[in-house]
Amino acid sequence: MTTELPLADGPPPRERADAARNRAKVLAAAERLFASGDPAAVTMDDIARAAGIGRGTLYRRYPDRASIARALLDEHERALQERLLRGDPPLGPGDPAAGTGPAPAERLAAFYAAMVDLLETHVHLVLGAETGEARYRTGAHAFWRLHVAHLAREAGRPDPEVLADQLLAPLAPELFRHQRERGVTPERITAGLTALAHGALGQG
Amino acid sequence: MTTELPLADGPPPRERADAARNRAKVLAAAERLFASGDPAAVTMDDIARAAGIGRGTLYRRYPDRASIARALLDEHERALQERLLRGDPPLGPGDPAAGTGPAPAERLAAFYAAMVDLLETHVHLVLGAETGEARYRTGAHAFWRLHVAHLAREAGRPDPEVLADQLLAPLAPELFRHQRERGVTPERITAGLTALAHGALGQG
DNA sequence: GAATTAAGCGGACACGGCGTCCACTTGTCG
DNA sequence: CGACAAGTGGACGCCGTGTCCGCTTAATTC
Repeated sequence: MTTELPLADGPPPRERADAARNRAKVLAAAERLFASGDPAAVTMDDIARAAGIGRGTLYRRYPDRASIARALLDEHERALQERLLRGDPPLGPGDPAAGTGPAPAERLAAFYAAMVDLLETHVHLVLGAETGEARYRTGAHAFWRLHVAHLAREAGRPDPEVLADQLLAPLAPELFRHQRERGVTPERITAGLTALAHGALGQG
Repeated sequence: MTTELPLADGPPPRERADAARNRAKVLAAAERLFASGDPAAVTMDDIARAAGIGRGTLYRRYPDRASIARALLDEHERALQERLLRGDPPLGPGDPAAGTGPAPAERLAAFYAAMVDLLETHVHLVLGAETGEARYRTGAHAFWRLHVAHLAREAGRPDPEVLADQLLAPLAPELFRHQRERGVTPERITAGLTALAHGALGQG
């Protein structure tokens, strides 16, 4: 076997103009398709046709539908992660030195509210990305779990990791979509989750 | 249009012997296939071949994989439903006249424990049946939701229906399977759910 | 601005699962 | 034993997936 890693990898090879153009077309078309109708029913053919490119070209960059949805979703999720780490209380941790941060239950409730906002705007993308068990293997989910487990530990709960998984479950995109379709408003969902947050992590 | 419902439907037409034999073969083969490996990966072809019958025969009785899994799962779910309605406390309601039934939080915890038992034995069937959003449209789920909403109402919680959906979410079969694969024991899962039950419906 | 090169492109192809259809077989009943 | 309906099973068409390979075109060099 010949080792192929001398002299580092050099500068990242620039993306060609036509490739960039096609990438943009794909993302725009996919966003549109996911938003209208059942995201799980969108096929790679659909996206290629809507973007006006060939199947081969589409597969060159994106191996499957989920990777396209993730590309569209990533920036939104990153923004929320940033606010969790460094944003204002009660979403963020508050002043670390003063020791006067918000209670864990408050922070969990704020996180719930932010996630409901995100779902309300982008459920179709979350459903277009990993669904079912695969969802638990994404980087984003690992982050949410870490965050909630941290809050549970702060609240003195035993086995924070297991509790974190269970507290994240009500945010499943399939449940959210089902509730919204049954006419439940985001406000009622958030209210229920707020109660849950205080019940689970409050000093009850 | 000719109305076709005079004189009731008469006696239910007996099932032919060969049909009954094939049904049994199908159920046995499906049970085996679901148990070994990924239930979602089992195809109708697989089942027909394992049962030693033709595709057409299989489709005659079962329109899809989910209906087969449900046929296998139904009796177990019915048994639990029966215990919820008329079993001993804390799973059942206790003596209705005496007014000394178990607290809602206790009953929810008992329900959680029973569901974990059921999942531990039959996750593969639940995953073989409806998964994702379709799960929320099953009769079984409607029953669980009714039960939990009833408990939430007894506990004086606002918007019991919404809270019920959220309290059922941690029982999602995909989550259960994922936790078990990560090495989490049923005991830890039940413990976390018990804490959740008391937090959400206890007199916090 | 022509020549060179490799990245990008896209249609054709094979594969596999789904669901249906229909000619044949077999159990059941008179 | 004969008639008939219920049951059977394999072949067929459809659709989505993912790959492969000859052609096109953007970028680079002189």
